[in-house]
Amino acid sequence: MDAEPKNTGGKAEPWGDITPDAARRLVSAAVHAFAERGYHATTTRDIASRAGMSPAALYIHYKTKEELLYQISKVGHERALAIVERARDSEGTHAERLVDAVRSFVRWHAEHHTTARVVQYELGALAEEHHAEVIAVRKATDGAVRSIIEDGVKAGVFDVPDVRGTTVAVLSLCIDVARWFNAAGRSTPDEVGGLYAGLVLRMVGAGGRGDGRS
Amino acid sequence: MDAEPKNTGGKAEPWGDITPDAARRLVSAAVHAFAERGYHATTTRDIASRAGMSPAALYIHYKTKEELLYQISKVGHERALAIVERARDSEGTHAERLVDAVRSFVRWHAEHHTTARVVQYELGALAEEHHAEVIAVRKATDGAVRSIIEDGVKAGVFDVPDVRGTTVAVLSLCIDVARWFNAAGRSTPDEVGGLYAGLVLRMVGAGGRGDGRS
DNA sequence: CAACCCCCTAAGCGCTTGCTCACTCTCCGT
DNA sequence: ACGGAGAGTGAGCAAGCGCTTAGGGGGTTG
Repeated sequence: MDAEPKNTGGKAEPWGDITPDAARRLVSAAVHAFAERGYHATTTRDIASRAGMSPAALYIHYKTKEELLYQISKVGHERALAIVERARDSEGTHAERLVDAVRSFVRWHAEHHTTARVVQYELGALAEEHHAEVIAVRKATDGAVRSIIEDGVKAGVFDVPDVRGTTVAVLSLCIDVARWFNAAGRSTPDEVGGLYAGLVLRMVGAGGRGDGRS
Repeated sequence: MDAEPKNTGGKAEPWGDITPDAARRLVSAAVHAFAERGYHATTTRDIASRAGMSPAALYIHYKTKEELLYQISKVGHERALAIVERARDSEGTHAERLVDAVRSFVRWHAEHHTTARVVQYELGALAEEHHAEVIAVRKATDGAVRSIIEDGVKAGVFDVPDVRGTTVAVLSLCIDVARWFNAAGRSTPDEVGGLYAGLVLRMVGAGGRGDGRS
């Protein structure tokens, strides 16, 4: 499917480009453990054993447990930001750009809901410096979505009395997918993405039938 | 303000009716600690010291740290359920009932965002039996919101292609307020409630100007 | 073959955790 | 006056935590 060796957000785990192999296994193990139990309830022994090595081996590749979380959080946030920025900079009508942003953002959060759960809900456990860095990326994401909505309002296509508040709501709606989405559940990431794109269109006053088609 | 001694969701802390006094102080301390650091990162010593007593005193009133979380989670979930059930059973048009539900549900999550954060985001730390009990309350909440939407669709007032999915989205949107709301921030709980009520009206195809007024 | 580096492990250190125990204090009914 | 009950304490236990250290195998270099 993907001729490019670089993984940029497809269906596979978003850690394909981490080397060496042991480090990648550690990150992947940490993501699953953090997502299941939360950062503080996860032990370094658990991460190491999921990655198939001894507890001490973890510290060859990462200085601390927090650095593992930082790696996950940073890469995840950057990937999420890239998704909405691509939509913002794409061609098409204002509605199409917003639909694209929401649809792909939601799909990413559903497809990678384990990763996304850690990225979105465990950032409070980061060290202060790392936390600040991640918050900056989040602000950029918020700005990208806001500018899509703002542009639509200026063009008279969207009808939004409170741009800032609506942006928060849209992002909040999309992010929270990571919390409740279940791969074994009723809907696929594609379906949720489509549904949410339609709902958001309606939220900005450009909605049609509410099923994602204009 | 409130003549009734029983607190049913007003502005004060929702723990007014817990006795004895020390137990209430413990619950209140636990809520704040859990909300700040998360359940697993909070120590029983921290809770006890916030409540102004020795670590051992905690165990006079609660058998375990988990029981404290259970108490908070249970009461919180029941209160949230009561809010949407009251709206569902109230008189008024379908749109008014939905607006009432969203507005008061969101307002509660914003006003009590410390409590709500624990209630909504720490339930994974509950023991299996307690977890199941809480999940049942959540299902009831979901059912109440869905029935409001369903009734509106049947009456031809709402236009919702996917009732189940839209219900999830509406609840998700409201719940996530607890995550991002900041008491020192730009908007008051009332404002967020109004904004969100308007957004949800639009999501169900009954929206007007998108500012909470029909 | 030896020197080297990298990756890894077994053992364990120092510390914190949830929780317990023996005990004290205060209040209340008789 | 006094015994009992309930609320509280200081000290500390067993277990588990994040992380370190000393050392060992295996491959690539001279």
